[in-house]
Order: sequence, then structure tokens, then C-alpha cells
Amino acid sequence: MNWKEIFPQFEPGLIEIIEKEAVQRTFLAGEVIMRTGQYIKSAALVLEGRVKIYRESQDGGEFLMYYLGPGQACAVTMICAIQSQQSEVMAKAEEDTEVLMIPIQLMDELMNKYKSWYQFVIMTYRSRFDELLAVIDNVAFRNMDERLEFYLKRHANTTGKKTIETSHQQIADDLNSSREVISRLLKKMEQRNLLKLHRNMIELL
Amino acid sequence: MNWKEIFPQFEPGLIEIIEKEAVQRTFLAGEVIMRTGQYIKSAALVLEGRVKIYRESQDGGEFLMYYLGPGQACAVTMICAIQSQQSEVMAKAEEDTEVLMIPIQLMDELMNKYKSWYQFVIMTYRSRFDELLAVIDNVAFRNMDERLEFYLKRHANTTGKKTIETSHQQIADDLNSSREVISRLLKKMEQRNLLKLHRNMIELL
DNA sequence: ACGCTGCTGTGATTTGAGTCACACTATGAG
DNA sequence: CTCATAGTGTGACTCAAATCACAGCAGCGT
Repeated sequence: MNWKEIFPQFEPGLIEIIEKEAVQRTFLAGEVIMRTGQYIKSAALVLEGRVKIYRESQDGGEFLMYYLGPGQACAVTMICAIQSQQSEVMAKAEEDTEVLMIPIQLMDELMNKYKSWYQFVIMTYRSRFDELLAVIDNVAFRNMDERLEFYLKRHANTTGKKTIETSHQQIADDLNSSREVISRLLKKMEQRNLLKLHRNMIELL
Repeated sequence: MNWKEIFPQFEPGLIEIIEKEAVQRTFLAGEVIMRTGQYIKSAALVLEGRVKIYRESQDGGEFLMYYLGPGQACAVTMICAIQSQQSEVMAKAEEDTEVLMIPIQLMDELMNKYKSWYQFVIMTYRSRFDELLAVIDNVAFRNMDERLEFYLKRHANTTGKKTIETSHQQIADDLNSSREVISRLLKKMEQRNLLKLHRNMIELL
């Protein structure tokens, strides 16, 4: 996987230094890329696949915040990285995923020297911030049925497919709800002809 | 109000340019500093007073995200400002407040030229991000009673006082709940000797 | 003093969502 | 094929929170 095609905006000097210092890694579907509390030693740029970013509660709850696709990076990681702090979130590979790891010691230098990197980072902050605001909207203002609808649409958007291959239990976990509630709401949506239910798969209409 | 004392870390060159280009403004308690959807033409640094940052829902709900005190700036504003976009949030003066407005055209230049500004901005991102994560934790994982406790403690922290001068209705609005629920929960907390209720005032013990 | 108006207390009821209990599939391993 | 397992459907119940409906009460203007 050639990462230069995914970040065509990067300047030659930047590409050179990344080439020299960064490491490319592969994670299998389901593998945890970074856990809450772990010290961050590099910023991760996603090249291929999909990464889920979770917030964890004390009592084992996992609440999905957003997805990262190719060309995206996790703002939380970057912000933590800059100050070499611990991760506040958990990152998990949803599919087999390739990631470019950039050592945090480089961050300051890259920010100062390379306009394209600076802009990439600012853009990342902006878009992750927006996602967080959307998440807050959902949990603060919306009921479960609307949140579920949002979840399904977002999933479809990030994959580009109109089918969602996952169990009701997984959806319930991501929304910090319970399986029965999700099953019932999905049933209702099926009756409203918004989707069609299959085993381990939901087809949007 | 001399802002240089509030930002002692700023470099001389930075101070000079701010002195020349920035505008100082006063807002009265209750005044809206920035509304959702408004185009942002400057980044705002709080010098004195307290600012509440809200997220608004379509149907008129106002959900409190966090407070800004002296020396703090709103990350949302800055991020929007850098890309000259519309505000995603509403900012309201909680007390009489003084604010330093820095035109957005300067942002890029300041970021590149002044290390102290760069660090201030990164710090701002970091701390606002953390606050947002805390907000998400609360609405995603906590019940109303715990959220209320968090609300009161945060209010006390940002003001430094152990009394909170506000109505139950205002608290309910900030938490996107209803007045009766808040009144009842407060009553329970009073019975547990956590606080004492007065008219328009809550005394923490 | 009188009467508003805004703040607070409290019961009754409703609703959304979580929990419990259990039945019924598909699917895949052996 | 057969059994085990993971996924799904559904009713009954509980609980937190929102809503409805009032009733006091403090403070203020006249």
C-alpha cells in the first residue's frame, strides 16, 4: 500500500522525512490498535481499512465516537501525542487495517516546517471536533430510535455500502444500549420499510 | 483590564501585534457573544468574567458544554476561525465579561511565527477536547443525579465559590432536563447533606 | 397592603429504555 | 446428520425521567 497516493497534498520534504522515520503497520480486524490509558508514542494515519474510536467507561461500557477511514487520523491521538500524554480513547480495527505511525518527537518539527502537515493537522482537529459535536447532539437531544438511524447511516457512509454486516448486540454496545432495545427498534424500522433484516446483516432501503 | 498579565507567556513580538490588531470588548451578563451559525471573524480570548459554551438543538434546546474563564479561549471558535466557517456553538456571558478579539486573518501568521501562540492554541485544543470527552462520558454513561453532581462541582470549580446562584430551571436547561426532575434530585441531595437549598442559590457543603 | 410574577415543592401519570425470561432459528463444527 | 452456539423475536416487568397539574411562597412594584 503506497501511502503517498492517499496523501497527495504532502510536500516532497515532508514525504522524505516520513519515509525515513515513520513505520507502517497492519492490524487485523478486531485488533485493538490503542487502549485507553496507554502512553502514545506515535500519531497514527489510517491508510486502508476502518478504525473505530471508542470512549470507555469505568464499568466496561464502550461508546462509539467515530470511524476513521483512509486518509484520516485521530485528533485525540495527535493532541495527546503532542504533549506525550496517555490516550483518552480506545482504537479498534473494524476491518483489516493499515496504519502509518509517525513518532511523536517529529510532530513539532513537522508542524513548523511543513505547511501541508500543519494544514492536515488543523483539518483533522476540525473534522474530529465536528464529529464529537454530532455525537453530543445525539446523546443529548435524541432518542434511541434517532440515534440508531444516525448510527446506521453513518456506518453506510463510511463503508460506502448499503448493507451493514454486524449483530444487533454489537450495535447495542456501540450505542451503549441493550440488545433487545435495538432489536425492537430495528423491527419497527423494518415495518416502516426503511431497511430489511437478515442474520448478521442489515440492508438499508 | 490589562491582558498582558493574563497571558504572561506571550512573546514580545506577539504582544506587539495583538496590541495593534486586536480589539477588546465587554459583554454584560446574559449577553450572547456568538450565536450558532454566525460567521466568525475573530478568535475570542477571555480576559475577565465567565463564558458558557452551548450546543443548540433544532427545537430550541440549549445544552451546556463548558465554561471559559480568564486566560481561556474557545477551541471551537479557533478551529472555525482558521477555516472561516460558521460557529457550531453559542457563547453566552455568564457574568460581565471582557474579551480580546483577534481577527482570524492573523491566525495563520501567529501560528507560524510565535511559538508561544502555537503552544497556547494547541493547549486550548487539548483542554477543550478533554472537556468534550468528559461531557460525552456524562451523557453517555451517567444518570441524571450523577450529571447534576458533576454540574454543581464544575460550577463551583470555575467560580471558586461554594455557592451557586442560579435557578433550578436554569440548571435543567443546561442539562437539557426538566425543572421538576432537578428540583427533586436537589432535594434528595439536601437530605443527604451534600448541600443546602435557598431561593436562587445552592450552598455546597 | 395587595396582587403579580417567578421560584420551588410534590403528587399522579406516562413514556422510553433497560432487564429478565424464554422460545425460535441459522449456521458451522464434528 | 446432530448438536452446540450465536443471533434474533417477544412478552412482562422495573425504573429513570419527562410531563401534567397544582399549591405554596418569596420578592417586587404600585
